Amino acid sequence: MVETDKKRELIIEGAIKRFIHYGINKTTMNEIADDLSVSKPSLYYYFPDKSSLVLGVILKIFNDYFEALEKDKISKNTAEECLAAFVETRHRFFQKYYMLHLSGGSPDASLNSDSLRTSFLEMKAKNEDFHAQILQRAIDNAEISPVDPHKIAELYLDSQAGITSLCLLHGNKELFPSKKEMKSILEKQHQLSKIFIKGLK
Amino acid sequence: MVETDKKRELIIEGAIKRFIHYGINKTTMNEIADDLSVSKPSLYYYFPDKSSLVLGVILKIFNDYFEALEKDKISKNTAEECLAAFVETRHRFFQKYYMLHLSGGSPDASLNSDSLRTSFLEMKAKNEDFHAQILQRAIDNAEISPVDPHKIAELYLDSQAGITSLCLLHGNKELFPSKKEMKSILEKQHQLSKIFIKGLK
DNA sequence: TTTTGACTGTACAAATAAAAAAGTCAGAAA
DNA sequence: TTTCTGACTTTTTTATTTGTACAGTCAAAA
Repeated sequence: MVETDKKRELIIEGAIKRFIHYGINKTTMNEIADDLSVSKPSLYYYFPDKSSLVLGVILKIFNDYFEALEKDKISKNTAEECLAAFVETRHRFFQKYYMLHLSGGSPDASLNSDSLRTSFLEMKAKNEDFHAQILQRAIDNAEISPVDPHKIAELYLDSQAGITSLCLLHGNKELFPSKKEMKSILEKQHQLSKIFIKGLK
Repeated sequence: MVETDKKRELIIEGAIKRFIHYGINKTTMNEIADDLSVSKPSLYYYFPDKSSLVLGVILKIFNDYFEALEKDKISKNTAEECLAAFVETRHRFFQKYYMLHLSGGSPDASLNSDSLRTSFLEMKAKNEDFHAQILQRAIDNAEISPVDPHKIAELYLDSQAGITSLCLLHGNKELFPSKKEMKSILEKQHQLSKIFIKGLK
């Protein structure tokens, strides 16, 4: 059984490599199988369908993401520093996994299985929790005035995500956002973050 | 010649009525003509093509919008009050002209004439100017700390627009956003506005 | 228990046909 | 001379078909 889990991990890692370059929808199960030098039915032995594999991929990525946030949380003291570190971490993951379209609703447009959407909402909630924790800590330390941490975390993340989606919308609709756009997004997010946390004091 | 301008206005108003209900792309020149009980070639006598008519419509709407902002600007003293009034005004126009998709890039998806895009950028710049003026006034009154008003106005408007586009993205992709979503957008924009301006103090 | 070659049905994309709408023009009405 | 129209052509959009690539299955082998 532990062998099976190893194999599953291997398949997930193989899938991620393809997904990063070509996106989820343009990667076929055959390609993933070929990369790993196994047959397609082998994949289906470990994952009942493509959605399950995608779900495995997404769960792994978000796991890594939340681990990174946890490290940021431990290493930073003030909310301002911490949120800045979060912005960097989010940006790193956003850049790396851009092709999967993990921000903004469903992954890679069409892939609309129900369990996927549910997991996405869970991830979003967990992300809000993380940010709310930072706000709560800041309230306890009297770094900011008391507010409803969850509500404000949601507002904060919405405005941050909004900047991303706006920049992408505006940018010349290439497959991949340019270095310049990426830099602009990061800068604006930092700027907004600073003003936002100051506004909570 | 003044008669001609009157007629042009009449056509624009007729077009707006259709556009509001059915959107720009799903409104035909024939329908607009029939509404006004004239023939299609009459329309083309006053506007060389559909894009020109759409441009006329957009120019009129933004004219009204900027007039409303001007009134807000005069009637409010603090930047906080003024920006709150701007949020309300923007929301009113957004709601009324939602079907034209005037926020977020090009109007009604496809309509991509060059002059339209140019006008849009001009409107966006003028909107930023308006907001920058408010910030400048607030700086002069020592209501907020000195910053680059244009840069901050851009950031402010991006985050505000981002909230809108995010809410619409999330919401059940109906043709029209629900009352609930609309209310949520307005609330978040007010909340963010308040925090933002406080963060600039 | 794990893996495979060979298969099927479906869903998406390319191609084509049909419909609708934009845009034009010669000439009539004011 | 300016404003308007019915009848027309051209372009764009939408609907329908066809072809193909891919997800998913199965009997059998390792």
